[in-house]
Amino acid sequence: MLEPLTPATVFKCLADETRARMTLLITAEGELCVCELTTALEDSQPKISRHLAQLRNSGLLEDQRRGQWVYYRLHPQLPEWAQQLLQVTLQANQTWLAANIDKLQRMRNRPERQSLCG
Amino acid sequence: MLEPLTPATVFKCLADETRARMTLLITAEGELCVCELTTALEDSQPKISRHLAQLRNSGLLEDQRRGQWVYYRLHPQLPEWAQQLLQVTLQANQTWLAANIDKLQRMRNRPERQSLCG
DNA sequence: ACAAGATATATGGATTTAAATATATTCGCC
DNA sequence: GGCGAATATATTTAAATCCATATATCTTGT
Repeated sequence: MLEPLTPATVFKCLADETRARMTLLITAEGELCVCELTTALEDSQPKISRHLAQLRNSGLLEDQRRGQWVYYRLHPQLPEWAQQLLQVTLQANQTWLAANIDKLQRMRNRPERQSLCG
Repeated sequence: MLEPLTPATVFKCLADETRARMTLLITAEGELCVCELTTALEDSQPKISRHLAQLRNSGLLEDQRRGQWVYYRLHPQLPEWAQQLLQVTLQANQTWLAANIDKLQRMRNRPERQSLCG
């Protein structure tokens, strides 16, 4: 999908609970791989993957493969207002996300990563 | 609809182009009546009315009848983060809304109103 | 004050269109 | 071959739209 990032487009991306949670988790954590999101949301891998594809195709997220894992982060060219929008929403809805953050932190065999400096 | 105003709920409300434009126009103007929105969006009255009902039932908008007209504004108890979200989106997307604002300003027989002080 | 007509808004019901989900399968890297 | 991730296809579910009609207010005439 190559359409421009209008307000309606961005809101459509976030209008699904799975996508909203995923995007806010990524906003909070910097980047997450598919298996981490699958664990945090307790959802099937195909379902998570499908929604990620939609966010990627809309230009909200960017993916990067590192070995066997594919990591997703906010797209570096995401317009400033969209970033602010996510930040504001994230800050004000910590409790809504609490359970997902918790699952993430308790996850076992979570792929390591060497800090996000670079 | 009495469900709480979670991120996904709010985004769902704004995920339709008609609703996104209406809500941002109202954010910009303070309040607007149905016929003004119908003119600004060049859409059928039933369609506008239906979408307004959805925004009202979700708790984003509040309505107020004054004579023959029904005015809509942001719900006074709309959470702070949702208000910020609308402001940020509005400020950064003026051109996206320009045509609608223009239609509104050129509207003839537009109902008068005596400033919003009270 | 009452009935009739005009304008503004809301809703009902049928239809179309789009989005979400599940299961199975495929692809890519170690 | 084994694990992580993506996609295909069929199916279900939900949302948007249209047209007709209903309600509410205001106006005018009697």
